[in-house]
Amino acid sequence: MTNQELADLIFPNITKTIADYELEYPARNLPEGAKVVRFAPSPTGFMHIGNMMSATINYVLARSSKGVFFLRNEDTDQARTVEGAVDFIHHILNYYGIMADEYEYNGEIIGNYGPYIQSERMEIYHAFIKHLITIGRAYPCFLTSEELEEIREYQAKSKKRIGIYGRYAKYRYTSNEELAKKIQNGEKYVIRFRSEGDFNKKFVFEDLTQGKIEFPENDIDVPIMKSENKLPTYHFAHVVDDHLMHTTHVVRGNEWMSSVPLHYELFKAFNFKMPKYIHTSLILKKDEETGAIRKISKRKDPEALMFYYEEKGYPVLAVIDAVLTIANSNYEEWRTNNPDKPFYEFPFSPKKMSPSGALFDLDKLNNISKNYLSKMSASELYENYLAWAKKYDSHVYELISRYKDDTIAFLNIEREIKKPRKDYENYSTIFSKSWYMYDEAWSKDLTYEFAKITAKEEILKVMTSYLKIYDEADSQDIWFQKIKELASSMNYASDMKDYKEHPDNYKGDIADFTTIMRVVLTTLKMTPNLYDIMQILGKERMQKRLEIFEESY
RNA sequence: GGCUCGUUGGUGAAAUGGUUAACACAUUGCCCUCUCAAGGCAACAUUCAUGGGUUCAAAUCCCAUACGAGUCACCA
Repeated sequence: MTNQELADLIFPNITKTIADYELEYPARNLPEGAKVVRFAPSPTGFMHIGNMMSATINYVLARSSKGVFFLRNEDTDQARTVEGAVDFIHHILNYYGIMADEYEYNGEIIGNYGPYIQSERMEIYHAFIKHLITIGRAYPCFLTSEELEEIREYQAKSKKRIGIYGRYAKYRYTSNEELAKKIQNGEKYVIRFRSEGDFNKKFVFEDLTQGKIEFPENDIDVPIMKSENKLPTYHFAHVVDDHLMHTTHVVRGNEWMSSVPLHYELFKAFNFKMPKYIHTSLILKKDEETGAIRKISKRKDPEALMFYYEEKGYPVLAVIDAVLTIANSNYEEWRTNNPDKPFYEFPFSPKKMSPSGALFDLDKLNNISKNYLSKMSASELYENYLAWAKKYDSHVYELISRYKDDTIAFLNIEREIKKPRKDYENYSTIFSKSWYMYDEAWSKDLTYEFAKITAKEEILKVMTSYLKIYDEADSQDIWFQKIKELASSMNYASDMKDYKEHPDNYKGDIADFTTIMRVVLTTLKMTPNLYDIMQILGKERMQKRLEIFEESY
């Protein structure tokens, strides 16, 4: 029985050949140096920060080279597929502005190299597997999971390399007739690749990030098609898809590094050109309990999942910057030198990517984010804050919609200056630093953070005297001049030098005096500029807050 | 255990054989100041996991050791 006959027995309905597919997927017509890249997640979990890094790098690579970025859904593991994962991927790519040029979503295919969902490419894979069987580079294998387990145990016990290779690959030596008989009997089988590699021989592989690496050749007969659903395994689908879709650069996690010898042999078996590889380093995390360095975990680390940044309200570009800073440490320098350029113009260099994993630093993200938020205009910040609140905090949304002008005015305090305030690292922290501006947020159980002066009587005296002279029309200079005068008249030092020399002559200094006003008006001893706050509140509400103080303190 | 990679400060890191080991974040101190934020100025690795070697010269090259990571599925 010939290989061809065996192949026909296994795939009787596959009539297209590899050559047919080569014609269907012609070379892409792109300018010199254009990179064709892909983001190829499997929908078995929600997109995490590592995926995000990979997607962003792909996007940058494609944009900066005038190439193509496509999205491929690797859903060959149907048992582990998670509901909603695909939607979330599309949402995140759109949200961060790194959407692919070619993709397939909701039944619609954008691009000429699809389908972009692997489960829809079954016939293609089968044609390629059929070819491999025909040329003697693949065969059906009937090893049961019990037998596999036995082999593994034996190998482990006798300290041999684990895997189906050499004499352990029982069915690679079985005649086609016998194989055919088993198939006709309805026995379960996988298709395995027939490796011709020699573990004792080395080959040198050049990874764009990791550099030259020497590997032993692959000699394992890996499964390329599963028995149950007849779908290909990752390794096989990678070779077929990235060949037909003309991928030039594969960006993938470092965990794939050790599969390179296999992929190398697979590409060789078809005589296909291997794409270039950029194996990105892992994102690690220091475990807070044990102090150990480990791979960032979706379960333990909320910041691992991309939900986190959106819920917290980090600006999109801040997250992108943080991710690219991990990817290429010179990104930061480039960013400071090119503050207005879009991130995708950054000349990403795989070589500059650290080969070892990096700890994801939330402090750094916070810093980047604070800078972004401080550079927005008050109304721009307000719009973003509002959009965030609409989705994640209905209480805040209600308040800031109702008090739009006050909110913008508050956000504008010390903003339109050369070095604006950097109060907020994300939208979700704004309210905790501005709640006191909203009358509705003043509950019955207020905590007044008075400092030096705590006597109610004195506080009332100060406030009533002050409200008598307060004039909304005053400029900040006049406003402060008046405060100083009043303070002096009530025996608070307006001259700090004199206060330092003779502290006992005074009830307190000017700071103690303004603290009284600040705390009565906001309950807090630390707030942005008091003049601006008073301007926003207006005299009437100031009066009201004094009454609240009188009742509740 | 096999294979592969890595190890520079609290964090991300630069430096690719040659003066005091960049820079950013974080931290701390001082200054400014109505508080805070911001800003300004400082401080923070006598040393690049450890040991040996090559060299006039090593964080940089070589070897060994230790530690860490990834991988070894009909998961991707």
